[in-house]
Amino acid sequence: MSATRDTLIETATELFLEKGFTAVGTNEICSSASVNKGTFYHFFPSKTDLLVNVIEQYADGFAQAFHDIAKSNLAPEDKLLALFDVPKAANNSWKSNRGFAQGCLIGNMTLELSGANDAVRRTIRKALVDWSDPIESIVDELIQSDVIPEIDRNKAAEVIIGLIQGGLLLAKTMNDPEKVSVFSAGALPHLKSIS
Amino acid sequence: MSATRDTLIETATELFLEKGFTAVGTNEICSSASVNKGTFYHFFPSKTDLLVNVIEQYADGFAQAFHDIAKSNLAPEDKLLALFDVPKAANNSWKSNRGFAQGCLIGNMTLELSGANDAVRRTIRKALVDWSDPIESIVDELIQSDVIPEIDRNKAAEVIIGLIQGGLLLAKTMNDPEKVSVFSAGALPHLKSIS
DNA sequence: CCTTCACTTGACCGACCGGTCAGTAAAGCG
DNA sequence: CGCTTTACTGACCGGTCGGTCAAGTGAAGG
Repeated sequence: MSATRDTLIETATELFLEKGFTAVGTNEICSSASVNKGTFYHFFPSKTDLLVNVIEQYADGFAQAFHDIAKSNLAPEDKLLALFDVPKAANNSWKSNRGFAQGCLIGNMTLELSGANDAVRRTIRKALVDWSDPIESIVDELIQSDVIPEIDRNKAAEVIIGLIQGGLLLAKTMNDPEKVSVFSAGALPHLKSIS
Repeated sequence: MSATRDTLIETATELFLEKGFTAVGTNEICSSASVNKGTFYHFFPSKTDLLVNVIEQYADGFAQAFHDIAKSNLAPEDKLLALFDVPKAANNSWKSNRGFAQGCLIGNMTLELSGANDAVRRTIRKALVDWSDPIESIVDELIQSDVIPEIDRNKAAEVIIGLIQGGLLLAKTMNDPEKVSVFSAGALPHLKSIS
């Protein structure tokens, strides 16, 4: 759309990941992005609307990466493992640039705002559905090739997203991006045990 | 210590669980607790200091519950399952009272503040160590009774805490306390697969 | 050359923020 | 009883919050 608009979204993404939504003010976003207050409100009707756009863009990046994995020619077991590499890589590069693990914007905003703001909650729900899509197709492959028993695809995708988010929370707590994948090895046995 | 002080901690716990730390002001805490601003600052030097006390008390409750499970006469496999019931029960009663899942204060504060505030981060780290203690003893029992292979107790406890937190995040996202235990059945196979 | 309009500027708004403080009330104690 | 300590009151502080607005600026289109 606009370079200024993109800059605002990128800058806000970084600040929200670092400090959360409420703790970052519009003044801080504007000065970090070298944009004036009025310009901010030319592009976004409110701070919350900016957040919705930030979440959408952030979630799209992950959805795309998951989709690429699902469509790759890896073995289904390796696709499952590869899912965990996406947030791990993001956290590793973030940490080498800023010195700390970022966690995941979706998880962060869920815990901070999902109880308070409807628009945000809806955006997050949609993001998780978009993530489920490629993950369910990987689960389906695992079922078709008899690696895991016949289980509900949606429920299985939910488990995998939960494992990824749990790993990300550990990573942020311990400030160690490698923790993201403490669950990668256990994911397959975990799925096998679902009835 | 003091009834007023306790009221402030209890009220703040509920508000922080619902809206997060930054989004709740001292005025809101005071009016909800029917306490004056000056009284607040008579008992706590700062809003952050109140949070530290809130986290400590909250974490102690869980640590105590985990400890009780570890010392019970349940079979080790059932102790493992029982761990997941603690946050699930808390979320269920919360939801029936207020209509939404609370998540976990430790997880929430980790994502919101651990990147920003040293005192809070230290308090959270200590809380997780206190949780690890009884969990490690359950893991040890599982190893002694040959249910799972010989693995690092601390690492295994970390996995379990991660599974619980991941489940809590799912529960808050879906607003369904039952999601807390999507990982309970998978926890044992998960531990078996750790090398 | 002139109009148009998306874009940009930065001063400004009222509300609310965390925190302070001078003073009052009551309880503990010699 | 007087004296000290602890609990409590609520008006008040400077500063920051999200958001507004009147006044430009400048390039594209006729």
